[in-house]
Amino acid sequence: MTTEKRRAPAGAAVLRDEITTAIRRALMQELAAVGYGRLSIEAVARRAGVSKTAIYRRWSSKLDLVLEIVAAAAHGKLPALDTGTLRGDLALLFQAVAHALRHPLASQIIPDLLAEAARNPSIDATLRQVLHARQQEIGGRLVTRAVQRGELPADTELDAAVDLIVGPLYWRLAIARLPLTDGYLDNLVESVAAGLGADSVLPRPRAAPISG
Amino acid sequence: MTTEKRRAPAGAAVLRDEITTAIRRALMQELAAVGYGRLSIEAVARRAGVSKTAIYRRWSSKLDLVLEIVAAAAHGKLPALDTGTLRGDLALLFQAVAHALRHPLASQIIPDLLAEAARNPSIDATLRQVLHARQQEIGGRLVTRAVQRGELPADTELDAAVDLIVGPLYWRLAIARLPLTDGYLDNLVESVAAGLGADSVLPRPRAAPISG
DNA sequence: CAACGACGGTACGGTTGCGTCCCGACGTGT
DNA sequence: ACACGTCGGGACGCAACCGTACCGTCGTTG
Repeated sequence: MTTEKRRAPAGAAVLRDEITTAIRRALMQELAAVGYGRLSIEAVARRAGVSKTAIYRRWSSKLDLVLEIVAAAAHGKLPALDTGTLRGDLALLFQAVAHALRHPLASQIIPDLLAEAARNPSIDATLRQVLHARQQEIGGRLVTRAVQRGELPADTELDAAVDLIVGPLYWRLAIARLPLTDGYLDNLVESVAAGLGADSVLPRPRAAPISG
Repeated sequence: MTTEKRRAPAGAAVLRDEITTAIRRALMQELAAVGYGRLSIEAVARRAGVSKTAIYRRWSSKLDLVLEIVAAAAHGKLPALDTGTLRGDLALLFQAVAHALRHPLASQIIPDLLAEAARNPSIDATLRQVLHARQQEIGGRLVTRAVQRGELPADTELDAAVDLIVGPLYWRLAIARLPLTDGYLDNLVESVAAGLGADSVLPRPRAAPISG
């Protein structure tokens, strides 16, 4: 038995949270600034004002670092989404997505990592857990409830529905990077609801031409 | 006048097209394999089986190389899109997009460059010219004709329409990277048509705006 | 209060890529 | 046939980064 009982690390010999936090923040900024491809540990350390060793003590590799931090950052923050109507749920979801993608860091990091996922299985797996799975879950609940209420046809395919719900807004905010004009989200709610096959008996408020 | 009349380069002293082509192909493959961030001229040269000098003689920098080649690759190939109905145009467009994004190279390069565009103004400008502008043009024609036929409301906003048309399919193929199941594109045509406000049978008279 | 033990920082060799320079090879035009 | 002039290739100096080893420092615990 080489490992006798040892004193637990204490005092100066314990990881300082402030350093860990600084590394996390620096990583996000570097990731946004240069992307995963060009990301270097040295640059993260420089930006965080710490040494490389401080990073290597906490994470074994660049991939490890990114995976852990990204997964942590993507946790929490799932809206309740139970407004009682399909359109209400969509509106809430779109606002949450729009709010999240407004953060410059998020809007640069997410597309970058999604592109990287196409060639890095670890990143792909992590993103599928924290992003796609969550979308499927949220979208699933949203669609299921709408079906139960009779707002959507019973044979709605979840996959296709998620594409229709997430695609347009993601495209606009993260890819095309165009601004959200007034009423855009409201129109989108209507368009997506109609696209999903929502009952057109319900009133469809169309964006009225702004008359001053 | 230092530049007197000189013999034009001839014989061995002229750029060989085969080399240029090999570089182009190697660039695409490298771009797909490692992304723009990690792209190195050396790797391109290695893969193409040429020397670095061969590349530097043709392009002044890595950015130059990527911009020129990507712009060239994105030219051509715009479908006629004049089937006479909104749904027909959509179906044709979707098939073209799906076909293009099926190429493994394209489906890796395009998201990568789009992410890179968020931090590189030159790439951003180029992509806007060759991708977004073209989408606006195609989408514009498609929507305009549908409006003229009475299939879409006259106040359709082009921007939002393009998001709705391009977003879902791009999301599925390039981001989520899920397969196209049987009938997916057909369903998508219906969904998008409905989302744009197309009536299922007859051109819809404009709904009265409901204040809200 | 003194020993402990991981802390953060610096220094190091190795690797990779950049951009340039020089070289012999080569095909055309005079 | 020869001169021309760029070709492709290899080598070079320079810079950045990786991952590790070693160093003195520091707060807690017995």
